[in-house]
Amino acid sequence: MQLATWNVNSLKVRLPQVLQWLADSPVDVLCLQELKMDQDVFPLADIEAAGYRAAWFGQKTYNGVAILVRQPLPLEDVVLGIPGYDDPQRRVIAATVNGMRVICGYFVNGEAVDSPKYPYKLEWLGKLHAYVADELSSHPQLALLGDYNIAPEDRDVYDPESWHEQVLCSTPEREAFRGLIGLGLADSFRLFNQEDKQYSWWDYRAMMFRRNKGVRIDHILITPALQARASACVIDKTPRKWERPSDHTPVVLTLAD
Amino acid sequence: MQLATWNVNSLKVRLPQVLQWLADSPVDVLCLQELKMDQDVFPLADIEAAGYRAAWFGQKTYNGVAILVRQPLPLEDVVLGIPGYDDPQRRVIAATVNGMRVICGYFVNGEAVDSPKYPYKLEWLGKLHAYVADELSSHPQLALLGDYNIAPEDRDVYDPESWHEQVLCSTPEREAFRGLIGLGLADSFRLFNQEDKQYSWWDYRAMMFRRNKGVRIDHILITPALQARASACVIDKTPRKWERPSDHTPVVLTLAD
DNA sequence: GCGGTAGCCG
DNA sequence: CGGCTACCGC
Repeated sequence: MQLATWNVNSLKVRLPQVLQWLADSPVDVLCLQELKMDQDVFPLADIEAAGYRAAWFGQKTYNGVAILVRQPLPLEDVVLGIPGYDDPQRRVIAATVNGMRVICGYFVNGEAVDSPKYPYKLEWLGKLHAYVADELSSHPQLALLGDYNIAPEDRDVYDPESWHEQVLCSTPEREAFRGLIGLGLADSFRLFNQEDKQYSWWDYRAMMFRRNKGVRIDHILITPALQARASACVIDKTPRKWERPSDHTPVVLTLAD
Repeated sequence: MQLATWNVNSLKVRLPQVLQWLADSPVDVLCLQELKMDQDVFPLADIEAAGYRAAWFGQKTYNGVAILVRQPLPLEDVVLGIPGYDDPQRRVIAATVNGMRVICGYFVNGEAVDSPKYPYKLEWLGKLHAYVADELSSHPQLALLGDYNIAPEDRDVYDPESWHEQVLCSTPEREAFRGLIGLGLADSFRLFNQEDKQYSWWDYRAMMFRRNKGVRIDHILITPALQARASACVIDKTPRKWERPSDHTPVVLTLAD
């Protein structure tokens, strides 16, 4: 079984690429971020025609997340947003697939450590932590997938010096990431790969992809029960090479069964 | 020898189509309108690589005109704009090709008869008339090609009732067109074709091209000396059928020699 | 509809 | 750089 996460930066623009990628890589669960589309224009018919069910939490212009599951897998207990957190930004969706709780998140970017958006990011990370902790109490099999907008370690960025204490790399953000690890979750990519220069996002500008100057900010965190089943986690750079790509590329986790 | 006019609605977007069309239809002179690009970004290298010389009068966003001539024909005595008329809109360019004066014009649209742009259109038509009259005194071989934004007669529009006295068809505009004819010029298309439903522009909206609901507003007017050499004038609808077309299609005049 | 513009954003 | 929001023009 395979689970994946992909920030598509507009599902309207990227739908053909999502369908192509699913045809090439028929993962069982695909979490999408930055749909940038309203709830009522989600392209459900195309996704169903490709053999997937979907649950989504849409928002025009910004944010928006979705979970796609391959037929005939069930998609149950869908929850939109973080319960009890009245956030106008639609960044979280959760669902259960064959007893596994899947949480898809588009974490706050924060812009810069001195931006008003940065304290919102830290607040949001606190709310997410509490939500995940709560979900763990009832779901030993849980995966938290998404665009975390956090590079966990210096080896996850192309130039640690220039990124030092910048947004995505600041100590409070990394502590929030470690806090999720502290709940018993593991960064599944690092279970199988200790190399540096492994990125999931490259700025569109200045040929950053061609020069492989990126950051690893898209992650799949999994509970011990899933760690026991995990056999691989890879970053698939192929879609980033296509014409008119998203600035992110998919991360794919393989589980036994 | 062949002369053509084509409103390309952005040369940046349409350059591949212009080059394709010139490869398929290697006319000797091609007048372009609505370049919508600044003087210094004109794609001269691509046009020269296709075997053409060019003179152009560029403007960003709006207007902009060019004359392309096939090598090794000379492109001489280039004049930008209407001399003595200080118009910030770049709508006219003239050049001499083998003794033939070629004037390329992107006539004012006017928007609507009750628009402030309409009196500007009539003023502009007066300035152009005087300019052409002046050029005629020294150039017995003269062609005035371009997007006239005037449908000369009711048979040149798809629904004369709905177009009655609307912009493109109003009496003052048609009188201005007749005024040019009064200088001795002939509408070369009508020298060879008396049919109706012959259009050169179709609105992008409402499938107007598929339904052939257009207007004939792109013209090639020629002096008696050129009328004597003219053997055909046709509207080439092919480029309007291509992907991402201009809303106009080329008009092509064939002259003896 | 489909060109263009500008500013906002990551 | 390439999404988005808007607007303008034909």
